[in-house]
Amino acid sequence: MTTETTPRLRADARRNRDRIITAAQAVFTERGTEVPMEEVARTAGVGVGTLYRRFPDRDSLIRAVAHDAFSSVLEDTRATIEQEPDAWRALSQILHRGMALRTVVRLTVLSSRARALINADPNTEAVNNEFMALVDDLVKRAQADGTLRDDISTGDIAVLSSLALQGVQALPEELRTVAPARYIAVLLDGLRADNSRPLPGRPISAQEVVVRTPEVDV
Amino acid sequence: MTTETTPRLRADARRNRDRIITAAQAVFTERGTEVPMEEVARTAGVGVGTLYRRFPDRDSLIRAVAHDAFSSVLEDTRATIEQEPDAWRALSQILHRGMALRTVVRLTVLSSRARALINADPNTEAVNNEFMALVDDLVKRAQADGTLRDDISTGDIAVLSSLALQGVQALPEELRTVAPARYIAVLLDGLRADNSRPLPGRPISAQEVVVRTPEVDV
Amino acid sequence: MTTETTPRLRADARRNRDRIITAAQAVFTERGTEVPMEEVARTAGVGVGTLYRRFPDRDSLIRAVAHDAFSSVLEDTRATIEQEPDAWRALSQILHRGMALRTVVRLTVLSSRARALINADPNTEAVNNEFMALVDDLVKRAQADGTLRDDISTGDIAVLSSLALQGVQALPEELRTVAPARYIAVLLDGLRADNSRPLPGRPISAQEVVVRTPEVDV
Amino acid sequence: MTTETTPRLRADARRNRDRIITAAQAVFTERGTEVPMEEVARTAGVGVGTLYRRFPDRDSLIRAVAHDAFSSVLEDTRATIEQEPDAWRALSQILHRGMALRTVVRLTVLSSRARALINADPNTEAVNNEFMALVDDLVKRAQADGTLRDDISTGDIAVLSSLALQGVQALPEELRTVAPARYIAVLLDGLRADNSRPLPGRPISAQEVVVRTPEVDV
DNA sequence: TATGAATGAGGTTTCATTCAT
DNA sequence: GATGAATGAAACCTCATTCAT
Repeated sequence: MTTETTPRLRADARRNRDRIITAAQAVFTERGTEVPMEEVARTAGVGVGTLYRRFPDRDSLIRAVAHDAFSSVLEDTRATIEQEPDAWRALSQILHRGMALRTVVRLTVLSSRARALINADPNTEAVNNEFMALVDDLVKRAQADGTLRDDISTGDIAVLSSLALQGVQALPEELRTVAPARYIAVLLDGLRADNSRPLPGRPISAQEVVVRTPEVDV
Repeated sequence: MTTETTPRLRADARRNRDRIITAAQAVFTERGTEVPMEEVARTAGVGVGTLYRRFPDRDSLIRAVAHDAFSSVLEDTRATIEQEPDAWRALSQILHRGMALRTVVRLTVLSSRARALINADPNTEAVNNEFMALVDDLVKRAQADGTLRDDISTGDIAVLSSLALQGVQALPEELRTVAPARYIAVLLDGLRADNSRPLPGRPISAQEVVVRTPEVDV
Repeated sequence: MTTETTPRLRADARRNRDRIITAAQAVFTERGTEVPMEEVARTAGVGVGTLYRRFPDRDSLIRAVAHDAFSSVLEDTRATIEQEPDAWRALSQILHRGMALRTVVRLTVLSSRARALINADPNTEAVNNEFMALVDDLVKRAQADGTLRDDISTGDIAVLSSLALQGVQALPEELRTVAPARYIAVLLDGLRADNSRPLPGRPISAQEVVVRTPEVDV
Repeated sequence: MTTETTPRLRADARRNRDRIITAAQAVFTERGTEVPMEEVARTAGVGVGTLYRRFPDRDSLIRAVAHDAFSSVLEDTRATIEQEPDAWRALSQILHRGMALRTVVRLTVLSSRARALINADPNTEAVNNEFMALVDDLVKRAQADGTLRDDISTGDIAVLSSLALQGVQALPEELRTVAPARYIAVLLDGLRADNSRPLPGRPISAQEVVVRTPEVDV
């Protein structure tokens, strides 16, 4: 849990807030952003009343979960870049990294409600922009290195990796955890410069991957 | 619309039934399988009552839409295979083909409710099995030809192409229609035999891509 | 079926009308006056459309069934009185008589909707009044004979026999048909002059057994 | 209201629960078990939501009302037996007693839905069995005393008194409250040993008065 | 402050009645 | 005339949110 929230809270209140976010993250990732609030509360081990005292409505909870996940992804990414000078390898490591990115993906790809909220939330937007900027830089460096294909851009990679990382419930339990790594690997093979046939369409930049219209959840 | 339904329906009833399925397909693909039935009815231009007369509950409507889409995909696939002797090219064409496959994907990847229903419906299962068998055959032929990488199997391809074909609402309108072709192309590059790096995990067969546990919709 | 309905109908129309009344009588007696119209139609072997052409709404069907049953009861009663000079025995025979009386009872005791309609229908009212007058006469003669207790009147007997004749579904199938005769017998023993203790309340006349306020069905 | 429900409920919840049961009892007795839930809620002075929180569906409400009424009848019966050593007089008093027995009757005689639920509910069954056992004992004692006719059994008495106690809406308001006492009196006269004529059929035991087949409400 | 109860709006489904074939 | 399809009002039930304890 990345903790840069509102001012000062009594220790137990603080604890409740964290339990709720953790629970909501799990439940949202597992069952989508439309689960009954009662269920989030139950999972967190608190009453609905407490949930609503902390987060006045569903949207504000989604926002908090999103901000938390995005922040943690950003932190990870910074650390990776610092330690891995090779752009392709850094990119590859970031995509192969885990849980928080998965949550971000769930919220971004699968819930248009979450997307709309994220886009409207300056805090999270800022975090996301910084993350995208870092990836954008890697992308350009990798293309300059001749390791990443040229006819692709950061937005494409964001979307593609989101898709690959998406939980696939159609797979049997035991394969579900390995699958993302496997599909990221196929994707990376498809992204290599030395294996590429020309693509239809045009590169999609980081800025183009957003939502403009409020849509309804899947 | 693939039309092999129950005996004979009065002309007007038949017409309404078709309008409902078409509308439901569009609405489900656009907004998921949980949209208000009222909305499906409105989109089809009929009253709720009519909708319920034809499809006694949501599940039965989902089943009908699924069966219809699966059947149409199967038809397309047969035609393609007949006309294209090269396995890799046939596979590539099938994945680049369209709308019905997109619907199938939406229902299969995004709605666990739909998945559960499809798996429990012998009719649709049969159609799906035949489709999978055809693809499986192409996969093996392409691997024998040395065009498709060896460390992958039909189940993987089903999942990966499902992901690539999934509607991505995070993209701006104008790119949304091209994107799938673009991502299928990247995927195909990642699937080529030449220049591939070993994958983690193990190939996933066609039979493994199903649902076992009833789950909730996203 | 007592047939003194509207003027002239084509033979098949006439036949349909009769089938509907017969079916409705059975279904109303079995399952109450609130059964789906569709079910009445199905039982009669006609479409709902036909049902509605004959009887523009549920009320008009109830009215027709009621009139039919009342008429048939009246006929029976006349016949009995003509053949049995002893008042007590005539009364006893009438109460032990069957089916049509049972229907009347069902409609009268169990469905306040039917009751309201019957009371508002001059035709049926007339038939009912004539029937009640005949019974009233028997009651008075039996009391004059010293066979029927004095502290009771026609209204009481109507209600009591209605109750005893009411179908009792709580009984096992095989007993259901005998039960009414058995309970009418107990009732008659309770009504005998030579076995009576004074009753609370006061005699209820034939005229007092009606409905004034429209009420809802049980 | 007999109050032996689940653990401890918050005071306000407890209060509401009671109001709902009371209201439901009145409304069910007045208008049958199929009244709109909305109406039960309105009568109880709560929202539908509250009603559904307490009783997840109509059946569970019917069960609760039934259990409550049966329990209260049982209590009354025990008290009466304790204070009145003469079997005939005890029986007579029990039948002349009141309201709760009336509710039980309404549920038992008029609603096959209620009957089915009661029969499937071990709790209420137990209460009912104990009540029936007490009555059975009285019946046998009264027959041994020579006060109650011999060709009758507990089941018959249950059915007959149910019928007599049934609300008769066909009576004018002012008579409706006295009527049951009056009809129970006639019934008792019919049940006396002296002066009875042989009955058709055979005695029906307590065990035979149940429901086997699920049936539809009147 | 935390809790869980109460509320009522909104989605689902049934069925009386109307109307096209 | 007969049929069965279409309609929509009304009943059912769930859950987001508010509020008493």
